[in-house]
Amino acid sequence: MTTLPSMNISAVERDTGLGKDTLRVWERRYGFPQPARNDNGERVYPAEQVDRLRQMKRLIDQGHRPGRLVAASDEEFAQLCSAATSGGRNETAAGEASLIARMIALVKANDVPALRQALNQAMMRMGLQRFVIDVVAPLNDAVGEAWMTGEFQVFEEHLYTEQIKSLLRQAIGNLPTGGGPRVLLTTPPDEQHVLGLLMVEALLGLDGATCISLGTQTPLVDIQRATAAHAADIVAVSLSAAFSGRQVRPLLSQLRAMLPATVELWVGGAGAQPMPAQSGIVSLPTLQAALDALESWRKSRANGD
Amino acid sequence: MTTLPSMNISAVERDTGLGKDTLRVWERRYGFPQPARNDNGERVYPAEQVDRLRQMKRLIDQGHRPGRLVAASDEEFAQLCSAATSGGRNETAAGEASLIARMIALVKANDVPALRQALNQAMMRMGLQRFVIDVVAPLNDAVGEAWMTGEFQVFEEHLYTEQIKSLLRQAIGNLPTGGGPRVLLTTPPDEQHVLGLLMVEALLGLDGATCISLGTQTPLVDIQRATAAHAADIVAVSLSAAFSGRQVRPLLSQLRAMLPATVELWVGGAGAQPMPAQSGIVSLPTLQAALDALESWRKSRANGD
DNA sequence: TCTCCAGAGTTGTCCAGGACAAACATGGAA
DNA sequence: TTCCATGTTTGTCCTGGACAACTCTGGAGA
Repeated sequence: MTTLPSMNISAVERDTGLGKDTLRVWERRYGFPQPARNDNGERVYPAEQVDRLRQMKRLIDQGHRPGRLVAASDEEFAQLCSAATSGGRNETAAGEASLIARMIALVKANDVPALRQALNQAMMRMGLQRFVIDVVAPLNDAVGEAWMTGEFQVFEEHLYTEQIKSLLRQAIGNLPTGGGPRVLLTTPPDEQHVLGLLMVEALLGLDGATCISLGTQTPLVDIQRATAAHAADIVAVSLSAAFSGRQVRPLLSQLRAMLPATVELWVGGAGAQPMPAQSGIVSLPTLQAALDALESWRKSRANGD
Repeated sequence: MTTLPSMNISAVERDTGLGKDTLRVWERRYGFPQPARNDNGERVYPAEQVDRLRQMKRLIDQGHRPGRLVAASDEEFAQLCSAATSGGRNETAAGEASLIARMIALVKANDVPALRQALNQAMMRMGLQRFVIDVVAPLNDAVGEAWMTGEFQVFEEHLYTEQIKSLLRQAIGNLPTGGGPRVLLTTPPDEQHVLGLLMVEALLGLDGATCISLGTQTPLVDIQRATAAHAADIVAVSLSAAFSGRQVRPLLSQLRAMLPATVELWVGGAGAQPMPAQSGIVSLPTLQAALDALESWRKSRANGD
C-alpha cells in the first residue's frame, strides 16, 4: 500500500501511448523525462513524470510540439491544459449546458445509478438523435477536458465510457432493421476508441440505414474483405484525436485504393482532417455531417447515379 | 487493388502482438521471419510471413516455444494449429454441439440477422445462465479455433464478437439491480479482451451481485482507486490466453498488495494460472467456478467472517 | 501587403548488436 | 518416483546513430 508506483518503459508506453523509442529520444534530446535507473540500468519512471507525459501526449495530439512543451513553465503548461478543449468541436447547445454539468458531477460522485437514470431520462425526453448530438458528443468533450485538467481519474473516465456504451448499444439494439445504404463501421488498427462508432451507428440506424459494425481495430485487408462479403455501400471509419496525425493521410489513401470506386469512404471523429475533394474520401467533422452525407448518398442514388 | 499488402515493423507489431524487439531478435536468431528491405534499409514483411507470425503467437500463448515452431515442418505446424484448442477449457455440453456448429456456419456465411436470431432463441430457451456457460463459452473457443486454422477471416471473428457483446450487454442491462457483494470488473493494461468480463458480469448479476464494470485496460492504480470509491467487496480481473504468461504472476502480486486485505481478488479467463493458496488470489478456471466463489463469499459473510 | 518557396530546424521511427534476468528443460542424486 | 542444480532459451532492455517527413522562418517576387 505504501509503494509509490513507478513504472518501467513498457508500462509507460502502454499508459501514455508514447513509444519506447520516443521516450528514449526525448530523454536524450530534451532531458525530459528523466527516469531513475534500477540495479540493472533500466529506466524507472516516477508516477509524477508519467502523468506529465500523459498530458503532453494529449497536447501534442492537439497540435502542440514537444520541444515547446518541455520548455514551458508549469504555469504555461497548466494554462495549455485548460485551454486545450476550449476550441471544442462539439458546441454545447445552450439549453443543455447545465444538464451536462450535472452529469459530470454525477460521474465525479461515482453515482452510477443516478448517472444511468439521468442519461436515460434525457434520452427519452429528447429522442435518440438530439440526445446523441446535443448531449453525448459534448459530454464526451467535457469528460476529456476534465481528465486533462486532472479533475477526473482514469477509472472515472472508464466508468463513464462504459455507461454510454451500454446505453447506446441498448438503443441501437432496439432500432428497427434498416434498409437504405449498407454501412460498414469500424476503426483502423491502433485506434481503440469505440464511442464515435456507436454514436454514428445510432444516428445512421435511426435514419434507416443498415449498419454492420466490426468493432475497433480491423486490419485494412479485413475491411476490404468485409466490404465485399457484406456488399457494403459505404465504409465509415472513426479516428480519435489520439490517432497520430502523421499516419492518417497515407492510411486513408491506402484504404481508399483497396476499395471499389463505387463504395464511399467516410471518415469521422476528431482525427478526421479535411480531405482534398478529389481524393474520394468524405470527411465528416461533425455528427450532423454524417446525417447530411447519408441524405446526399440517397439523393445521388435516386438520380440513378 | 493489385498491391499485395506488405507491412513495416510497426504494422506487424500491431497485427501480431509481437514487439519490434522480438521480431528483430527472432530474425537474428532463427532466421524467421526474413523480411525484404525497402530503399531505406527498413524491414518490409510480406503478408504470408505475417500470417505465420500470427499463428506462432497464438501457439506460443498456448505454451509452445518459438525455437521449436520455426524448426517445425509445414505439416507439423498445421497439425499443431488444429490440435491447438482440442484441450479446450470449456467442454462443449453434448446436447449443444450441433447448435454451436450451426452458429459457426452462420458466421461463416456472414448472415448476421440469422445469427442474432439463433443466439436470441437459444438464450430464451436455455435461460441466461446455461446460455452463457454452455453456448457462449464453447462458441468462443470454437471461433478461436476456426480463426487459428484459417477457416475464419479476422473480420468474421470481429463480427461474431460484436454480436455476442451486443447480446450480453442487452441481457445485462435487463437484469434487476443487484444487492449481494459489490464486484468491480475490469482487465489490466494490455489485456483488450472484453468477452470474458461480460460473461462474468452476466452470471454474477443474474445471481444478484452488483457489478461495476470499468471495461478493459484499467491501470492498477485506478483499480485501487475505483475499489475504494465504489466500496467494492471483490475485484475480478479477466486475462485471456493472449496475455503473456510471464507477466501474470508479478502483476497480480502487485495488484494484491495494493488492495485492502478485506477485498477479495478473483482472476478468471484462459490466462488465469493456478495460484498458491496463501497468495490471497482466487483463480477461477471456469465460469462455474465464479458462481461457486460467489456462493462461498456469501457463506463466509453470513458466518460473520 | 500578400503569396510562395527554399533552407534550416524539429520529430518520430528505424537500425545494429550487445547484454542480462527470468523462465524453462534436462539429467543426475536422494 | 521426486527434487534440485545446471545449462539453454527467450523476451526485453540498452546505446548511439541515421534519416525521411514534417514544420517553421525569412526573404524574393507579384
